[in-house]
Amino acid sequence: MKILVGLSGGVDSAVAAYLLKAQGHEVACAFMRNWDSSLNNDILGNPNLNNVICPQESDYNDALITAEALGLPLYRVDFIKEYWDEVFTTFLKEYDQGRTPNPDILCNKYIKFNSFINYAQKMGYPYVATGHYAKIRNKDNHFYLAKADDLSKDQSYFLAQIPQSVLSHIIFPLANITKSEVRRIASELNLNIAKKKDSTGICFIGERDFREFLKNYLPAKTGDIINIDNNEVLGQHQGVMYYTIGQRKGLNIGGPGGPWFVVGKDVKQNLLFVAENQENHWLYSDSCLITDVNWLCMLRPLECNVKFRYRQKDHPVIIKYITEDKIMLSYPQMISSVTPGQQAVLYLDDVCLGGGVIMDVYNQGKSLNERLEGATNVSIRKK
RNA sequence: UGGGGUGUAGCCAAGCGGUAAGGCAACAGACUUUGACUCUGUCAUUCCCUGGUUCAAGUCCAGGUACCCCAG
Repeated sequence: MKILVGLSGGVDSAVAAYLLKAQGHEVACAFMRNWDSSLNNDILGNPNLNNVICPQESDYNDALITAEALGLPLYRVDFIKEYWDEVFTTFLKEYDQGRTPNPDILCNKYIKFNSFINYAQKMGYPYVATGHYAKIRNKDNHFYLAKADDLSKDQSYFLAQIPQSVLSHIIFPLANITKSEVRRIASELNLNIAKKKDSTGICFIGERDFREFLKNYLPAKTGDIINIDNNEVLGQHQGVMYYTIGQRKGLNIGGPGGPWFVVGKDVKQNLLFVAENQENHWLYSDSCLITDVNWLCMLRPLECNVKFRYRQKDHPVIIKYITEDKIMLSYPQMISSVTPGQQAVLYLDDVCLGGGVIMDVYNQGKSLNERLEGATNVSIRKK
């Protein structure tokens, strides 16, 4: 088979490419460039501004060395404009509205498993492969997305929004092996990136002081931090969009009591609501509305498991179908910090059914905003 | 001005004559292809100041000083 492998300059995609070649496929590699710090005005909090070589280019060099070591051709393709238009614009719009988007899920949906697949087909490669830890299962010519064997690295969560139609064109060579085996293979091949640290942070942008990064695009706007239990002002925030539900760090609320966690925000009034201690009822919900559901198979169960964030354990939920792409999930056991803007991904055993955006969260029938408004109707007290 | 109380880290706060607990915050590291959570580590040679008693003082004594409360 002719396969184009997305080579990132990391170990995972390198070993993925090697495995496919070893299996006798006709393999070529492509390096995607999706972020340009200077083009995208990425200045504040950018640790690499003064570096001679930016991390994207250094990854490209690693990809070059890897491709050469494996004896594979390497293409280079830019999706900088696509990334900005389809991923980053929505990302910023969501933050601006006080929500917490998941850019990497959008990146997979629009870039890696759309633009990149189109590119591959144009180049004459009907199949693409990546170093994702996930599995494509073919049952009677129906293709399913499933969790990787290495559950501790499983990345199916990030793939829940990819078009169902592309599943039959994807190969995940790391589906059945563990991270440590990947590292072992890389060192046996003497690949220079065998010990390279796993990349974290927003894909293509990297690990950053997140608030400083956002300040490049969403200017700071200070306002009150309010204790939702008594409407007392506890401090000042730098802009509600810089914080997310369940966040503890960066609030700068010292003194008695605590720790404090973000439980909600009022974008219009520029208020950040916090509550004391992790068990606080304000953090919990018992149901949520999911929109933009992307289905990856025909299964529509009434109960399944859900992850509300990457690496979270599976939570059993009950599904109520509203429309084809809108569902209500309920979980009477209560779950903490289900965050609007993030992705809910549905699983039945290890099969990923699909996922959608958390639109709103509820507790005993009341939405988070209704609850917050009820609690803050009384006037806010200055300390 | 009289009477009472309190001054220990950025913030709360233990300590009661034997060599400065703990929490919050902050910072650093680990974990992690989002944002987070979590975990681990660091953070007062010094207790408002000055004297004194004592082998030994944050702790006792004297004076000063700052803040708080009640009187006026």
